Amino acid sequence: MSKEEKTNPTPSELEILQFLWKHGPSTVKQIHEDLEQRKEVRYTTTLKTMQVMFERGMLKREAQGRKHIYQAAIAEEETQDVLLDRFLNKTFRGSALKLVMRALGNYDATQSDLNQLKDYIDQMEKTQKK
Amino acid sequence: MSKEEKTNPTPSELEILQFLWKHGPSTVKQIHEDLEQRKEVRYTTTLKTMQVMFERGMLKREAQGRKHIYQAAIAEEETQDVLLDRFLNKTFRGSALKLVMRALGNYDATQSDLNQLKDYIDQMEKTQKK
DNA sequence: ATTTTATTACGATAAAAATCGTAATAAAAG
DNA sequence: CTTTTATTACGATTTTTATCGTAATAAAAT
Repeated sequence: MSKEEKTNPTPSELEILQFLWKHGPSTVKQIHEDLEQRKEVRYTTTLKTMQVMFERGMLKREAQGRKHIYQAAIAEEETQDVLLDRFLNKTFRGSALKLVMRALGNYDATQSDLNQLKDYIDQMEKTQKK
Repeated sequence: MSKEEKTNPTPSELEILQFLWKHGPSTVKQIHEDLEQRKEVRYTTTLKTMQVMFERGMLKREAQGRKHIYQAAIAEEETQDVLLDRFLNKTFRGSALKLVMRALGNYDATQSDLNQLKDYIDQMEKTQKK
């Protein structure tokens, strides 16, 4: 399966990926128990979604007794990059600067955040000049 | 209709909104001619989508002879904010700083971009301190 | 006045995503 | 060994989104 397809999770799929990225290899049960807290959904729904994701190559799995232990087949960073690119183009017409400033403005960054960011910018400038 | 629903455009709907935000009040034909360049789609599909959006209160319209002149019922900024918030939570687990740094890193910002950004940060710091 | 064209209205279908129930069965408990 | 429980498999259904064709008709062109 192509990378483009792998990194095109639906909203429901992304929720599952988020859990796996955060907690590492997990069973359907573990994931379901997490989802359940946030929305009403049956076990078999979660299971089915994960089975489909497995078939599509989005998840890997390994049998442990009867159970399956699932893990994400794609890295969080890679997926974020693809989704970010898509989001940027669709929602901010490709202007990264606009997106960045809006994100900063909307979520009152702490001083520490701002410092980190300034360091990051300094570094970019240094690298760029060479 | 609730704001949450109004600002929940599907991908196809967002394309139409983008055009309207950029070009102002427009006819179905104008929008369709733009979409057509980027994807294969029939006129009636565009029309239908816009009719649905109108019914949902996402677009306003006004008759001009037989034609309808459509415009977005929601502001671009407002929609962007809602979508950004959703995206940030779903994809970056709510960390605006991570999103910002990734966006900067991925789309080699020009020196002018970086300057603008630094000014913006300075301003934030000033405002914050008071 | 008649024909052609542009435009909307409407319903139907298709495609994608999400949800669920039932059955099969291995593992665990008794 | 028998019963209960946990888990997967599978197919079906529902919901949402996207797409399209046909018909009606006003406006424009002839």
